[in-house]
Amino acid sequence: MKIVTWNVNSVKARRERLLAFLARHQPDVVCLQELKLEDAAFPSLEVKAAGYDAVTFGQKTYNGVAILSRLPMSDVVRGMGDDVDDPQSRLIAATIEGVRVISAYMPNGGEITSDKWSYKLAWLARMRAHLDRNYKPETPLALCGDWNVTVDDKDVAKPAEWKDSVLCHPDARAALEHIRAFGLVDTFRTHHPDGGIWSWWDYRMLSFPKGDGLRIDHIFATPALASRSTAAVVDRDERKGKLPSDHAPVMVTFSD
DNA sequence: ATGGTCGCACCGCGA
Repeated sequence: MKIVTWNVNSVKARRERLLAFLARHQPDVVCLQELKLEDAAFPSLEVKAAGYDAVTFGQKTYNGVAILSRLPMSDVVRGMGDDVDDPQSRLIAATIEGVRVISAYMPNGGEITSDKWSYKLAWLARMRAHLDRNYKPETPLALCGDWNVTVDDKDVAKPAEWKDSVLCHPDARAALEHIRAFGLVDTFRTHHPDGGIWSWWDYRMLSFPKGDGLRIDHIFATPALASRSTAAVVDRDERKGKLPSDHAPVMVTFSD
């Protein structure tokens, strides 16, 4: 099973690229983030013609997540399912061939001094509570998405320049570690222990040609699933050419 | 070359 996570930064803007990506890689499961459209506007027919069912949790203008799958999906759940009244569509889950797949768009956090920063930390804490409430570490589970957090400085091309950012802040990394401590493995890092591979480059400041990248898109899995991972890659071609997303797809392959 | 981006929606916000 080949699982992809990709922040497409608008499905409408990335429609052609998304369809070409599916045709080129033929992944089994694709977790999408930042759809930036409502469910009714999702191009389900075109995605179906490419061979994929889609479940979506959209929102007008901002956020929005989806899971595409060539294999049947069941037990679809949208949102965190806690007692927080949160209008932001950031989480969707489905079961595919016995694997619980979650597509998550973790909050960016704006500036350290902003309300968005406290929302980010609270959201990450809610994510851990959501795992505790709904799953066991023994469950084959993949938590995929744009985490908006680097694991450590091996995920940062220029650590000194990003040291105080919301993507690298110690509190954000601690929140990520707390989620990981549920019992998750960073499946990409398993295959690239030295780091140095990025998934996101800011549109601004010529970040991509300068190589100023970070790895903030992750596929974390419970050991029952992580032990089956055989390869992990980033498709940097998706950050090139016409109308690229600022994120490149992260792909991890699991044996049957 | 000493700056420099997108997407959405229509003004400035979010990233």
